[in-house]
Amino acid sequence: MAFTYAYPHPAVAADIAVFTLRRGALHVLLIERAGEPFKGAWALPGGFLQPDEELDACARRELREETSVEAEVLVHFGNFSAPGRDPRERVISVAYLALLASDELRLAADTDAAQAQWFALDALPELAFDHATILQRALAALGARAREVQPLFALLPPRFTLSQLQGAYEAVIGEEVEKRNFRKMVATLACVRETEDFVHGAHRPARLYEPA
Amino acid sequence: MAFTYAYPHPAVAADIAVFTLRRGALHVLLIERAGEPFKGAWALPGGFLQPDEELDACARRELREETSVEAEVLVHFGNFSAPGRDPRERVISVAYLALLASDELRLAADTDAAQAQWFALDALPELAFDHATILQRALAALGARAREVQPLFALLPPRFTLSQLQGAYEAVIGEEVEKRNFRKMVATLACVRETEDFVHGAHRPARLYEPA
DNA sequence: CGACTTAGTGTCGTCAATACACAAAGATGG
DNA sequence: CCATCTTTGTGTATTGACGACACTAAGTCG
Repeated sequence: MAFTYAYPHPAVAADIAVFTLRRGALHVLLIERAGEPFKGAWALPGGFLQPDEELDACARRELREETSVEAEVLVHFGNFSAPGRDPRERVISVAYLALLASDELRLAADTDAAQAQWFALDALPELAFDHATILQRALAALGARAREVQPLFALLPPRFTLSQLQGAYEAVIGEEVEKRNFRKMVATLACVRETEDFVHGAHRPARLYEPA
Repeated sequence: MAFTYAYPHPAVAADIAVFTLRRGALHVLLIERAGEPFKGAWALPGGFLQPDEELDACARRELREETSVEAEVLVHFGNFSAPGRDPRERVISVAYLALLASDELRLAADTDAAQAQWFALDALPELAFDHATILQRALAALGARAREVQPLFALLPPRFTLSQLQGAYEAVIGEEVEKRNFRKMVATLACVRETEDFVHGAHRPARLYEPA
């Protein structure tokens, strides 16, 4: 016998915690389950790995299929393998984290995405499976990564004001920072380039920046 | 039909990169493959997930079975899912990193471990599967984590001198640091407690410390 | 055109990180 | 036993990041 691994194989799935910024607060994208188990409950988007598909590609595909969201950055932050976490059969879940600019949320407009919805982190519904745990871990991973400012660009439009960048930073790390200090930090990191354009709102126009 | 996932399931395995310190240099533990494929080649210890077994437990068990090494710390650092990475069938590999005190290497003495051997990182043999890639990623993950001194304790005996701790630190991050500065850093972190004992070598005795 | 609101800037104190040099303790060998 | 060698062990000065703090600039709205 060429291969001695006699045990049954588990199913392998990717689950994705997609975060965006709405009105300055982090929101997570959930889908309403159409079938059993946990029918009608909310869950992280995700699904099963296909033959000859890489895990990263699976996460990207499932996210697109279930929510019509195209993720730029997709980072793996952990596996979930507790026996019984899926009542149907053994499922190993490979968990990913993604960030999305608020602008790109055309969920309601998209037919496939009727069941997808953004939830503020302080107004979460009951989650299916062990997705509450996965979400907790996703937030921890996000906070750890946020000290580097680069990932935050994914939460913002291509060009943004420093106030927007600071808002994203504060939302992710969960505390406020002093404006002058934040700008000093950004200057030190040299991760943005100033443009010649300004955005005109209700008050003094703000200069637009772009990733360096 | 209660369950609509019609695709074949992949096999799931854990692979472990165990590092230790020998003569001041990092070494990795490899096993010689007894069967096809890659028979006779060296590989990271690892093996397939069993029913109702958590991934962490699988890594710990496989490591024990194949090398008789008991790992204290076992950290997940990535998944490897390229189709074709195992010629037999689709295998998703969940990769772990472990550190081991040099004292505990009783490999030769153990019957099961006849095929296990430590290799210096600059004298590696050809590795089976994509284990060279996995090892590269393990080293990167190790370097990233080493800034915190805590994990290094696993590389050292229960009580150690500051020179030993500094040696471990240097081996892991791959560069030398200044003695006074290193000691200042350790003092700031307050992660060790001094003992009343000294180790007597060929020269001035060095005070022993233990994790705080 | 006055009031309001947001954008944008500089200083100082503190603290961590870097560079650097010499004294203390014990072992060894003549 | 004394000189030499090797490793342990310590203090200071400088630099750059981080945190607190207050005002001016520019445009909108009424």
